Amino acid sequence: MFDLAAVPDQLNDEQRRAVTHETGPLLVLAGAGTGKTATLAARVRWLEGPGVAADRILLLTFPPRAADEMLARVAAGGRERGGRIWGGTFHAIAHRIIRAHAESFSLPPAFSLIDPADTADLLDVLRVDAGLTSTGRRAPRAATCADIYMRCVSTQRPVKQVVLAAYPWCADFVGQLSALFRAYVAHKRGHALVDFDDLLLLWRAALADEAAGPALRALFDAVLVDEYQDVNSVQADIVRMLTPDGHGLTCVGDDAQAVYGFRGADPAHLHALGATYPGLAVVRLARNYRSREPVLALANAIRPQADGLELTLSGSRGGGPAPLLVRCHDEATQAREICARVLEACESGLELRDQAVLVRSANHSDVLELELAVARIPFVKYGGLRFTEAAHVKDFLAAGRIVDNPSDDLAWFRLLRLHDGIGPMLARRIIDKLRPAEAAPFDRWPAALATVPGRARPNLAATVGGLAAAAALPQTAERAAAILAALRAPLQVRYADAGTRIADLQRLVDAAASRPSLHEALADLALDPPAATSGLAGPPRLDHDYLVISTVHSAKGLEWPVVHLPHLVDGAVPSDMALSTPEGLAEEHRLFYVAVTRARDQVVLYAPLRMHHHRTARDDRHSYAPLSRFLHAAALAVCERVDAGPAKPVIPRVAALAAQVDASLDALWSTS
DNA sequence: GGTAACTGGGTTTTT
DNA sequence: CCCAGTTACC
Repeated sequence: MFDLAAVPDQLNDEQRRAVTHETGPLLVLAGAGTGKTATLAARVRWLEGPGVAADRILLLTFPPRAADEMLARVAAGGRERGGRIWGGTFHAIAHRIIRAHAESFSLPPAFSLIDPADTADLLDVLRVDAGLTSTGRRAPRAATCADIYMRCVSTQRPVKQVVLAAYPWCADFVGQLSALFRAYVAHKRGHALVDFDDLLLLWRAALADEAAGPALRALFDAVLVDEYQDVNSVQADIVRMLTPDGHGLTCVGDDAQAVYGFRGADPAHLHALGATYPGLAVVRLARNYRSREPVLALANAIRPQADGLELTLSGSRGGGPAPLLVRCHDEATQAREICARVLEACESGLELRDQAVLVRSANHSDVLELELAVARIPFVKYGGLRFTEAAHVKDFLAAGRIVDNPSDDLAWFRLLRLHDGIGPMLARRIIDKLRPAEAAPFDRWPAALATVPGRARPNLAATVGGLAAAAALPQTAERAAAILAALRAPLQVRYADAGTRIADLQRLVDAAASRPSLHEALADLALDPPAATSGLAGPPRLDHDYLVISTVHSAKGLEWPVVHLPHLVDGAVPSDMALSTPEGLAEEHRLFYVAVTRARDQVVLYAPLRMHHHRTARDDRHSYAPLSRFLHAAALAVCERVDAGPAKPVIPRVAALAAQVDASLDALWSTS
C-alpha cells in the first residue's frame, strides 16, 4: 500500500520510523534542528499513495513562512497525483473551508475577514458606547482591549479572570470591557465580519455539529500537525474532532520550544495526547543536523526544563567558532558592533541573507535599523509592524472590503475619514444614512452625500463613484486597479509621500491580480502579510542580498548560518512584561532557547550594559534575576567574551561655547 | 458642532 | 516614537 521507494535514504533510523509509521496516532518529539521538516515532508509523501489521495491529506503548520517552506519541500519530492495536499496554518485552512461553504457556516458568502488591526479600530469606535473613554482614570487602549479579547477567546476563559491574571491595571474596567466585547460580537455578526478567532471557533463548532461534523471530518484521511506545543485549546479541539480515534494523525512538537502562551497555547495539549489516544506511538528525534558543536554546547547549557522531551541534542556537523558574548557599553555601541560583525562575516564570504538579527520585541531593533541605514546594509524586518499595518495599505484594504461587502461599516468608516474635512462624527452620520442598505448600498449614496459638508463633497463623490464602478467590474485585476484609481486623489491629499505609497499599492494590485477573487486576495494578505517595508521604499527586490531582522517568535522553524542576539539584558531578554507569573518567565527562557538554536555555525550574543528603561518592575511581580543570572552564567561558561568600548570618544568640555556661536551670528542681525 | 494641529506620556510576543 | 487628550480654528 505504501511506497517505500519514496522514503529518502538519508533519513536516520528514528526519522525513518516516524516517516513509515502505520496509520495509528503518532507523536514525534523533535528537538530543534533534528530534521523535523524533512521528516514531516517525507511522511506526507509516504502517506500519499493509492490509499490516500494528496488532496485528502491535511498538513497544519505554523507560522505561515514555515508553511510555505514545508509545502515547497513536499511538492519537490511529491508525485503531484490526485491534486495538491491541504497545507497551511490553522487559520488559513479554516478560512479556505469556511469561504467555500459560507452558507453552511451561516455566513453570507461575501463576508469580510478582518485582521487584528481592524478589530482594534472597531473596538476603538465601540469604546465610546461602552464607557471606556474620558473616565478620568486611564482606560485601556483599543489595542489593549483587542489583546484582552483575543486572550479570553483563545484561552476560553472569562474576562474577569484574564484581566486579573494578565492585565491587573485594567481591573477597574472589567464591566466596561465585557459590555464592549458583547457589542463587538454583535457588530461583527450584524455586518458580515469574521475575525481570526472566529475562523477557528466556526470550524470547531461545525465539527461538533451532528450533521456538519461528519462531512467536515470526511474531507481528510490523514492529518499532520506541526509545532503541536503551540496549539491552544480551540486548535487542540479541532485536531481531536478531525481524528477522534487518532487514525491518520501525526503530531510533531517540542515543549521546550513553546512560546505562544500569551495566545492561549499550552504544551499541556502535547502532554495530553497520550491520554487522548491510548495507542499513541512516540518517536524522539535528538540528533541535530543544523548546528555546529559550540552552538549546541550553548543550546544544551541553557535548554529549559521540559516535561515531554528530556534530551540533549547531539551534533553531526563538527566543530566551529565559539559563540561570542559581546559586552557593549550601551545600545549605540551594540548597534555598531552588530554592523561591524555583519560586514566582517560578509568579507569572509557569507551573504547578508546568511545572517539574522533576532530580537525579543520589534522595537529592539530601532537603533540598529538607523545604524544599518547609515552603513548602507539592506535589510528586511519580519514581525512587528507589518506591511498590512501601514496606513495607506489599510486604506486600500478598506476600499477593497467596501467593494466586496458594502455592509462593512468599519471599512466605510476608514474610507470616509481618509478625506479631508471628515472626522469621526461625520463619518458615523454618513454611515447611518447608508445603514439599511443591504442589497444596493451604492444606490443610497446620493442621499447620504447630502450629509457631507460642501467642501468635502466633490472629492468624496469622486472616490465613492470610483468604487461603485469598481464593484461592477467582474475581473479581480481590473477591480483592484479601479479601486486604486479611485483612491489616488485622496491619498495624494493625505500623504506627503504619496508617490512611494501609491507605488506600494500598485505592487499590491499586481499581486491581487493573480488571485481568483478580491476576497481571496484580501484574506491572503491578512493571514499571511508580506514583511514590513524597510523605509517606505518597499522591501528590497528578491534578487538583492539583504540582512534579516526578525522577532524570535517569527524566526521559529527557520535557520541561518550566523545569528545575532542583541539585548541580553534584564527587561529586554528576559522581557519586563513577562514578570507577572512564573510561567511567563519560563516562556522567556524557552524563547531564548529557540533563538540560540536558529544558528547553524555561529551565535553572537550582545549584552548592553546600560539601557533605556522606562519601566520599573512592580512589587507584585516576580524577579527575573534568577533567569537572567542563569542565562548570563551559562553564556559566560561557553562563550568567548569581548568587551566593546564606550559609544563616543570623550571631547573636552568648552565653557560658554553656545554664547560664542550666538555672538558670531550677531553681525547678521544688524540692520544699519 | 466637528475637525485639525499640538503636546505630553508610555505595558510584548502572532494567526 | 506613536497615541490620547487638549486647545484652536472653520
